[in-house]
Amino acid sequence: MSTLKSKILVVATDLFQTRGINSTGVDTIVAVAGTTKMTLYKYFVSKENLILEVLKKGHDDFQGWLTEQLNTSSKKPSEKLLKLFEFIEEWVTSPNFRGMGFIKASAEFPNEESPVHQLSSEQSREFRQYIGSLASDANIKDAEGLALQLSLLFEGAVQAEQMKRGSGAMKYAKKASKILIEGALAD
Amino acid sequence: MSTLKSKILVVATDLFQTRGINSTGVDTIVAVAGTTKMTLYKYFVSKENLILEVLKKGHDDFQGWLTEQLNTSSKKPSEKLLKLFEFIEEWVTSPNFRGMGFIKASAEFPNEESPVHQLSSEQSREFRQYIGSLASDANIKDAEGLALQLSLLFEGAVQAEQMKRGSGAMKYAKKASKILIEGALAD
DNA sequence: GATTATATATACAGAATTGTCTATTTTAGG
DNA sequence: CCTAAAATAGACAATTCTGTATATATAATC
Repeated sequence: MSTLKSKILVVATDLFQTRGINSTGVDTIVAVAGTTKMTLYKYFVSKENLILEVLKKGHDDFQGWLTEQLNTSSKKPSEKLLKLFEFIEEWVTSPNFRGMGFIKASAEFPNEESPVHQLSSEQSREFRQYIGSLASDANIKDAEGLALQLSLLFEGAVQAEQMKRGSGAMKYAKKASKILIEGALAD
Repeated sequence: MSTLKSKILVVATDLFQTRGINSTGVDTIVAVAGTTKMTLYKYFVSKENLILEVLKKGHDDFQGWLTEQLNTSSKKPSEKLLKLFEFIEEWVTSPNFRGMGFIKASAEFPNEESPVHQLSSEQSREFRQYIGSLASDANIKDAEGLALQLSLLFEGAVQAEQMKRGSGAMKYAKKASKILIEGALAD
C-alpha cells in the first residue's frame, strides 16, 4: 500500500474519532495528512469509501492485536476467556485509545440501509462471534449467550470511556466479566 | 409550552435518532414539523440550542417514566433493583424506541468541550447515580460499583439494539443484571 | 537526460448548511 | 370589528461540503 494512502487512513481514523465522521471534511483530512484532495480521490473513490476503509482497518487492527495477545498469553480456553477483559482494559486505557470505530459509526449512520451502518453492524457481530468461539472452546453451555453479555459489557465500557476518559469503567467491567464467566463455567 | 415548540422538539427527536444529528438540517426539521425556520429560530436560538433541549427532554421523559414504573411496581429497594431491567427491556423493545439520546449525541460530538458532549456526559452520570441510589437503598456494599456495572450493561444493550433492532440483547442483559445484583446482595 | 507515473496547486461547479431579513397572512383577544 | 401577536412565505447572505478539471511540479525509471 502506498505510504500516502496509509497516511490518509491514519489521519482520517484519528480525525473521525476526535471530531466525528460527519464533522470532518475531506479538506481537513488532506491538510493534516499533508497532501491534496486529488491524491485522496485517487486512492478512495468517495468519502464514504474512505470511511469504510477506515472502519475495516480499525477493526482488523484491533481483532488482530487482541487475538495475538490472547493466543500468546494462554493455551487453555477458559483462561483465555478470563484474560479477555485484561487485554481490553489495556487497550482502552492506553493513551492513544480514541474509541471503537464501529460504535461511533453506527451512531452517526443510524440508517440500516447505509453501507457504513451495515459494516459497523457486521463488525459488532464478528467481535461477538469471536468471543462466542472462545466461550465455545471453553465448553460453556450457552456460549452465545455469554458472548452477548460480554460484548454488552465491552460496548458499554467503551461507550463510557468515550464519554469520559479515565472513567474507570473498565475496572468494573472486568469484575463483572469474571462473575459472568465463572458462573457460566460452573453451569 | 407552545404547541409548535413542542412539535418541533418531537420531530427533531425522531429525526436526530433516525438520521443522525449532524445529518439532519433545520430545513428538514421544519418541513416535517410543518412550520418554518423563522418559527424554529424564535423558540431556539440556534441548532445547538435545539439539540440541547431535545436531549434534556428525552432524558427527563425517560427518567420520569422509569422512576414512576419502579416506584409503583415495588416498595422494597432490592426488588426495585431486580425489576430495573424488566422496565428497561420494555422500553427498549417498544416499537417507538429510537435509541438513547445521550449515547448517540456523545458519539456525534466527541469533543469534550462541546456543550452537547458535556450534557450527554452529565446525563449518563445522572442515570448511573440513580441506579446507585437504588443499590444504596438496597444496602449493597459497593453500590457505586454495581451501578457502574449495570449502566455498562444498559448502555451496551442500547448500543446493540441501536445497531440492530430485535437483537435480543436486552434478554441477556437482564439475565446478566440478575447475576450481578444477586451477587452484590449476597456480599 | 528523456520519459512516465505520481503528486501538487488551485480554481471551481453544484449542492447543502445555518441563520437573517422583509413582507405577508393568519390567528386571538378586547 | 380591529388591533396586536404569531406564524408563514420565500429570498438571500455567507459558509461549507463533496467531487472534478486543468495545469504544473516532482520523482523514479529506462
